[in-house]
Amino acid sequence: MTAIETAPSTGTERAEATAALAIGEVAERTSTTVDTLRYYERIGLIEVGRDAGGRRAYTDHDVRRVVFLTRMRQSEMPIRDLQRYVELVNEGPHTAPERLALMESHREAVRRRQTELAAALAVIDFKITAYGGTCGA
Amino acid sequence: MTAIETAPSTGTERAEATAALAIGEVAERTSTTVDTLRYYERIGLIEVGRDAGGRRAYTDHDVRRVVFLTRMRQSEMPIRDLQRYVELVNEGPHTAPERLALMESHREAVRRRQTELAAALAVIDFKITAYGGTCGA
DNA sequence: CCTTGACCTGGAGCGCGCTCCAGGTCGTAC
DNA sequence: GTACGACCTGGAGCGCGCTCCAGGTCAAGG
Repeated sequence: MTAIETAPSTGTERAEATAALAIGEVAERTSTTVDTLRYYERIGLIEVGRDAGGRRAYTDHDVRRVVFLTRMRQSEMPIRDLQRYVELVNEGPHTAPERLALMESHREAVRRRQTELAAALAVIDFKITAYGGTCGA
Repeated sequence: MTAIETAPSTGTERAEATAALAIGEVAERTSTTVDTLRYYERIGLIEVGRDAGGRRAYTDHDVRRVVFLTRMRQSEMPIRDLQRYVELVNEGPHTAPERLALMESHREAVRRRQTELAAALAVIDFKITAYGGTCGA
């Protein structure tokens, strides 16, 4: 139960597009859960086609989007922003500037986060090395 | 309304211990909110003394703990763990090993987080530089 | 004396991002 | 034929970490 045929494979498509994947497969490969994947679809972060039996069939493209989404989530981009971003993508190429702006602003957020983490790490390291315990400085 | 006198200041304490602070002051200095500070107290992350009027009077020591707490929160240490940590501190010096372990494990978590962020940042940078948009790779 | 504003308490409410559930359909394996 | 496991839908529930609210006290300023 690995791959699903979405469309009748003629056998000789150009540059084998690797058969579509079932939701379970995608969840496993992207370290998410089927629940999360269905949730992302529900809230419009991705649209996935169905096979003959009505089951989700993730194309390569879909999987790449899932990977993108999970990366953005891992870096704490709010789902709202991701929805906005996807909306812009759907609206066409003329929204590229706004998308770019969104990404740039997210980049800044990530950098700030990194700085915070570095600061916290310093405190943690101090606690660990100069170990007297307690919660003060 | 800046500083509060907690105990009758004899005028010549040793090495001026800086007067206790009101909750609003602490919130401002630590970039938190009074609500959060009260919440932390409620859930046992800190115990703060009161002045004659029944108001919280944060000592230097208390403020340092608040700083510590906020740093740990910024680095995503779960409140549960922070509660455990404080509990260990209260139990005395013999719990130092467990505290150390807690901190070490948190350090690892932070490092993992940093790695994730770096990976996400790479994706973001790619999106920004090679800008064609879309949500796939 | 009265107003104002910072503080107090106990408890309810909320936004986020999932996560779980009930009840049902498929399709292969025995 | 039937049992199983992976999938489907719509909707409810949940854990976290605050955040807000009502109703009240208190101290200083005009």
